Amino acid sequence: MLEEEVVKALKQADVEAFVSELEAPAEAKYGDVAYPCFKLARQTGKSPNELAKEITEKIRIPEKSSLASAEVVGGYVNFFFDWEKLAGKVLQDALEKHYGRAEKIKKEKIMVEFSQPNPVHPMHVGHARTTFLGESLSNILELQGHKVFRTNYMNDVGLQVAKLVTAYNLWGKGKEPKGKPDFWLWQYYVKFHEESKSNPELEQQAHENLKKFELEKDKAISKIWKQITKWCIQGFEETYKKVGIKFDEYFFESEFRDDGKKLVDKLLKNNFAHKTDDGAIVADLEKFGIPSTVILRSDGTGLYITSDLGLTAHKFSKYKLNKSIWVVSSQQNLNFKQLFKLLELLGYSWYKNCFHVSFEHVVLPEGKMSSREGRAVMLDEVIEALTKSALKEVKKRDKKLSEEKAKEIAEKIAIGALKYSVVRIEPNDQIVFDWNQMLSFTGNTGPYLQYAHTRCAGILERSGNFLQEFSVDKISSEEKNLLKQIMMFPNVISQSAKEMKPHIVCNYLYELATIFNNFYESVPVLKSEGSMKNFRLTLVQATKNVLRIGLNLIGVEAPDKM
RNA sequence: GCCCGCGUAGCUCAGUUUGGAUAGAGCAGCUCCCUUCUAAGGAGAAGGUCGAGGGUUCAAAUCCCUCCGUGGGCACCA
Repeated sequence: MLEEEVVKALKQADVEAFVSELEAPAEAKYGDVAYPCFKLARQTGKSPNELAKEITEKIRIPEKSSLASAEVVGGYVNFFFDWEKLAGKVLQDALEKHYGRAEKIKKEKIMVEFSQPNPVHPMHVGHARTTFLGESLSNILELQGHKVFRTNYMNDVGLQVAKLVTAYNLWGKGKEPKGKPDFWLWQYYVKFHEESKSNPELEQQAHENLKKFELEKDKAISKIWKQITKWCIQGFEETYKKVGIKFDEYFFESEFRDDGKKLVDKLLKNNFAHKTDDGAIVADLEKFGIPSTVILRSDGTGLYITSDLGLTAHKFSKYKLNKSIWVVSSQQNLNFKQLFKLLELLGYSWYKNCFHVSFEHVVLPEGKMSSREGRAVMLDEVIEALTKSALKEVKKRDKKLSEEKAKEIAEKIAIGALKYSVVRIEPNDQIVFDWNQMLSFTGNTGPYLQYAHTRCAGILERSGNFLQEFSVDKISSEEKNLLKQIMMFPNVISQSAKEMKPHIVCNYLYELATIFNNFYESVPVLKSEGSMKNFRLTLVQATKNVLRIGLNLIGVEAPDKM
């Protein structure tokens, strides 16, 4: 909106400019919006600086405009906003409960599938990435005004479950989990891989069990199978509860395999796939520039992609989705390409509304994690260490706090630190898990943002009731910087939603917190007086609201005290 | 071999889609600031051949080409 005013002002100075050509100046002192004259200089043969001067001289800022002035620096025409005039509108907006909601977009039904832990071992820090990224993306889309379905998908029929079932039958039959069930079952999973090194028959047994379960629908195997996955999911739910994550729906692969097989048949009938000599069915994708892939095993059992065909069709028909998003690691980039191509070949027009949000792995300093070899840092373990460490810090700061209250705050800090540390990284970057960094509560961390929020809360608590004030005669640079950052929030949200990259919100919030801390250090609020005081209090309120909304977007709670 | 991601300060990362002003943070180390709205904070100094080499451009971390390093994928794992 302000950019449009700049474009208008330029037009009156005989310059045809577009909003997209405008830039944010490198430093605040240069102004609020810049128009670089280099391109035009080239066209007209003038020097950029000369041209910038000419343009600036011609510019007449209208009386009621939100622009204050224009200045020349080098080859730039720098515009300054009239912040005294703008402040009111910015503050009004920022105090809204759902500040950041997109106004002019089509509201869609969007399904976000994320987390998808294998029900054979506990979630490790690698799962944290899909889980927190998915949650955050969901929150962002929801804030924008979309209807979001958060779903989790359990691969409860794969070979890996067959392996666990085989192991349980051999070494744990009849036993019930002791402690957290996903951890308890993990031992059997690890043992299976250990033993199968010297005993290749185990692999065969697992395949046999898979056939019994999937094709023969063997009752005895099914019972154990279901029990085991149920136990594992119970373990997951405990973890989800700790990190405050809820799903609208769980999908189970076992329920979509048969649907998928029907679609495999259809692909075969329509000559998009062929049967090999040994009976496997292969989708022919080479002519589309994609490697071909097996979509049904020669023994008749399905694969991951088989079920996903069925499930995706189900998603779109049952929920009438406009979009379906999968938050899954980059390891499966090719598989999603293949899946989406197959859906296209099946004639589903919605195939173009399928999006794979890919991210790189979390690795340990010593290399890749391996759950089957028992070498992984588990999510519960990290949460526990963080909570313990946070509790120590909380108690150090406020010795009068009750144990219960201290624990409550420590948990918020721990989860905040965890989620922020994961979500803030650009998804295409690999994350190297580092305990020291994970346990840090200073600098660019979740607690830093939470702390800025508590500072706001502290001021407002001490101030008591006050009259909101939206205008002020003279604004300081610290106040201006804050307003400017607050004003950008909706743009940041829509960019983050458009690119499906929650880390953009993290970066924004870190900047907001830094700018606020700056304001906090140099602008007295409670010690100021009259309307100035009320204006600053209103500004603090607005900042607090944006921090709260933003933190919640990444699944982090904003405490008033810490 | 082919396809995809990544390579920016000692370490961990923003910035690259849409080329612009002296390349930004945090951590670690150094110097300061708590009788002041909570120091989980702030100020300052130091730290960079933006993997390498070419090219395009008035202007390249950003675009193009080649190469190197690294992680992942490439038919019955998921």
